[in-house]
Amino acid sequence: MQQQLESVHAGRSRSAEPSPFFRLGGSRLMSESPSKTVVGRMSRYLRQVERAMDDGKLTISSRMLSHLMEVSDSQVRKDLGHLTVVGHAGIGFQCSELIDAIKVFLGLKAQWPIAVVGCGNLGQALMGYRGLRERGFPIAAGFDLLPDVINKTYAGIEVFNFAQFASVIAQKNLEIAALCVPPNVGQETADQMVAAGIRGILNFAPVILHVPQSVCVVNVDLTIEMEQLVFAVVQKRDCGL
Amino acid sequence: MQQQLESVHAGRSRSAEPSPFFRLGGSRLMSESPSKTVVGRMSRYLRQVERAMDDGKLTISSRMLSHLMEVSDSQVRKDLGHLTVVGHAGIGFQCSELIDAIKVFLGLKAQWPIAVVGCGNLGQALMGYRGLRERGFPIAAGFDLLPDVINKTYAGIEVFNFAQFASVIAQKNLEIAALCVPPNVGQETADQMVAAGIRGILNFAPVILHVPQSVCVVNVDLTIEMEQLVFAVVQKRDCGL
DNA sequence: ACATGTGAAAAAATTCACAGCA
DNA sequence: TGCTGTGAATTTTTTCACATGT
Repeated sequence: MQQQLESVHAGRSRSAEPSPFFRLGGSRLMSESPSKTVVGRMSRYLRQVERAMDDGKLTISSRMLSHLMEVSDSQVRKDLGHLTVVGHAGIGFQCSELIDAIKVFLGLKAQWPIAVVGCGNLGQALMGYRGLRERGFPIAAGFDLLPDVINKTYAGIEVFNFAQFASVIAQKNLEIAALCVPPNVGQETADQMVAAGIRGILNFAPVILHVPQSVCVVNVDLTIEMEQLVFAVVQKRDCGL
Repeated sequence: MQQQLESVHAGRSRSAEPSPFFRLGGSRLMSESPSKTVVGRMSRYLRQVERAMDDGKLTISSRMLSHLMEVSDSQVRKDLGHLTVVGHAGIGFQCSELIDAIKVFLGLKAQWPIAVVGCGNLGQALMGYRGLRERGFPIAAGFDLLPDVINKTYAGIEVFNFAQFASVIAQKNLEIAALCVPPNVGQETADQMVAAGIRGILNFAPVILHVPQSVCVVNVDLTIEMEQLVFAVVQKRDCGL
């Protein structure tokens, strides 16, 4: 829901400059790079299309997708415009093609094995969660500092000493990791992970991580989600619902 | 990450109307109701201000907050304009006042005990997660259908037969719940929860729930977050970083 | 000097509306 | 008729710029 970003602020902007003279004729693909909101919806489209396909559908239209989710049909078409598929007028999109294109878009044609750093409650729950493996994110290794979890296995996943982090991820070729350590050691742990070559961190520790530009962070914080929920509940109550 | 919403669209806007002559009168509070993005940032401000206070700071400025997070200082000021506090020119905001105002805004002055429905891997992890209790969301009860978990306790939390859901939440006065059941029974379980009077659902099941307008849903899906991360990683790699 | 609060400008995201195709 | 793809309009969100206050 947020990421490392530069902080440049170097005066970009200016320019009423209408940009290049010729915007080109019927540009095939949508030039502008997709925003985070688009990427977020893309994942959800993927699930819906997969589900539709499981239900036996061979094609799906933007209208159908918009009914399955909370977006307008024109939004769906705009979003899918970032993909390499084309829809068929009067028909819609071929489910299989669409799934494939979204996977390509998101970078999901390959498996992304992950490391779990911190094997307490949450780390263990992640290791036991089938959903990750099923969607192409098998957990390849756990790491911890406590002797009583090191060398154990959870759901068949081995827990290594965090001291071996660099060598294990190099050997297993891991690029992304879930950070599940207590907040007070979040930053320093992240630093070590980055030094070891990790490229992406799913951060469950309730701290804002500072990482180099080359590393991506996605934060997951349950208590924030809970607070969003509470706000929505209270607001509805206030509206008399 | 999404919610039931109205569809009103009652035409506000219009008005190139340069508005009244005298803008003065310094309207105290910001009229328009806060959008979801604002609410999301509010939770994060809360954490930062709490942290600053723990670090001994008595006041905090929009500039300081903007450095701690990924927002501009004017954004911070606009956001905090939704609150009932006023900042002090030249100084900033009183941390304690600000924390209080954000809590009022978000509805966090009271505790929000929650029910956990589905006590498998994830449900158990939630019950064992201290962070929720610490932020005012103690887990008051678990529910499941399987005899081998019913009547057990996890981290001191009792697991009831889901058949008793309505009576237990009425007795314990629970309004919100975390839904941690397998996707195939997600909707039907939600239906029963709604019928029992639940007002908000933190949905961990990877399905889109259909609920009445009066009920709020916030979805949490780890695999979607993972996909966002992968996209970001691939994109950075493509940019040569 | 440092900050807030806020109109007005700019940018981004979303929706509209319709041409064009099967 | 049913649907895509896309400019243009609209709405929402963010940033700018500055008057005001301490």
